Amino acid sequence: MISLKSSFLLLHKRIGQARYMFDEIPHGGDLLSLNSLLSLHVRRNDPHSAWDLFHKRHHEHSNFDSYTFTPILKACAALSDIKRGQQVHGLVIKTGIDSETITKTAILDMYSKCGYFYDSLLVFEEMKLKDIVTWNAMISSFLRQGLAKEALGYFLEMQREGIEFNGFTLCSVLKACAFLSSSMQGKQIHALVIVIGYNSIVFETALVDFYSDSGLIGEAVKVFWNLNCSKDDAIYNSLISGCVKNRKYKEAFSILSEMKKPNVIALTSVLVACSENSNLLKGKQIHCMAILFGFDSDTQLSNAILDMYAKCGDILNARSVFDRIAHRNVVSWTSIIDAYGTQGLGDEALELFEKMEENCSVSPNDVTFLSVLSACGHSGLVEKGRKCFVLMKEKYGIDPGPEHYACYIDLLGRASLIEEVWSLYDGISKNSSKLTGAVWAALLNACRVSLDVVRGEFAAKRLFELEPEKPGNYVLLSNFYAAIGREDRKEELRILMRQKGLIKEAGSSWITV
DNA sequence: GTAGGGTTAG
Repeated sequence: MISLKSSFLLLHKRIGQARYMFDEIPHGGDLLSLNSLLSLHVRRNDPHSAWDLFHKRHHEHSNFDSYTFTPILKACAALSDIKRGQQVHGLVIKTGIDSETITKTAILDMYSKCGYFYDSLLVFEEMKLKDIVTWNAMISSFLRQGLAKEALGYFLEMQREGIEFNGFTLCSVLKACAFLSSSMQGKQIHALVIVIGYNSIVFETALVDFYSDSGLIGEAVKVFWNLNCSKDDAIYNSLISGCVKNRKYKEAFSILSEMKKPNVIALTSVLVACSENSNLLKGKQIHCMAILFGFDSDTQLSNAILDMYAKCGDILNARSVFDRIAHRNVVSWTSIIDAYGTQGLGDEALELFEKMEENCSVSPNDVTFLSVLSACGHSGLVEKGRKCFVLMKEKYGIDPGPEHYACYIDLLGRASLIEEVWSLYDGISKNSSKLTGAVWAALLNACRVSLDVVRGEFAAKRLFELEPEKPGNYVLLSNFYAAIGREDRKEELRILMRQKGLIKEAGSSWITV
């Protein structure tokens, strides 16, 4: 009777109803129906319900099998909840079924998706029977960790072990190629797939991504138009995002207009195009579309709309979008703080930062502090900037990166606090990884403001050792020479720039009036 | 159990 009921549950994919009936079954139903319902929740992208159900049954001392563990591990991965994931891992060991390849692969994948790369590798290394899915999951784990070289190494290793690769593997390999800028290898994968006649929309999307990320947008477009199956949202989105990344804004808009119905992701991507060339009119049109299609409750899209208004200088609309976001995340807060900061409205930026701190559900991150520091710099709020720099380390445990130092040096430099600048330098000079071009540039600029000739020349020397070809640095140095009255040096620099072909063309703007 | 599409700085 019960199993008949559980089959019925499976046939009926109406979760609410299924759950209701499940609760009515004496003793909570059998294992088969529990497992089915767990899978159903996970497939429906509802990991919370999956966990609630699992948790309830765990308290009732139910027995589980591998068909319980695989979906619940997937739910933990989706929630990125390592605590729950570890709990399940422990239970798997306790239950004594952890010898199975499928369950262990699910554990590996859970660790990876929760950001515990090393644990995923540990699980992998301890597995005796690895199949193609195990290898694929491990290769993905390397990529998630940014270890593209290792991902390719394991790809070769799996072939040495006699495991055939499949489409999943090739998608990961393409990602690794893009990451390593090895477009030759990626093209070889493309050729290989044409030869073996593998046809998959997911792989084609990975190809579009690969070509876009390799700067070969023309190839990405070719893949898109040569597709011999029907196009889905993801491949449209991938090409739109690729066009924007490659600054092909017109093309991005034209692909968007090809879509029967836009989606949140497509609109988010295309808004970046509006921000980057300050196309307020187009940006407003996209904002209208977002409202029209009922996407305006999406936080990520709203953040992009907010930022578009900010980048186009329309701070009032940026603020009104911010005020309407129901679930603001760290990006929402950072974007609005930055919007005020770049407009020179430092007090407003700081006021919002304080509000953010009062709002306990969202914590500032490293980017937030960059925006706050830069806002202080733009408005000459030295004391507030000092406080923030300390706050970042002491309250939030964020170790200042080179970008933060550059920003902070810039803030102090603008205020002519040159000795404070150099004592900050003394503090970080032991750690050469913190002395990036941006830091030397900020030091040089501070010396220009304070006419610190000797140390300025020292900073310039270091800057040009690190970044000899960056045109902006020549402008910086030229301004330094002008400030200290060395017009002769300035002229030498102009000649050098011309020799190097670094003279910029006359200023042009994409700004739409 | 493994693969594809989005937002903040510089």
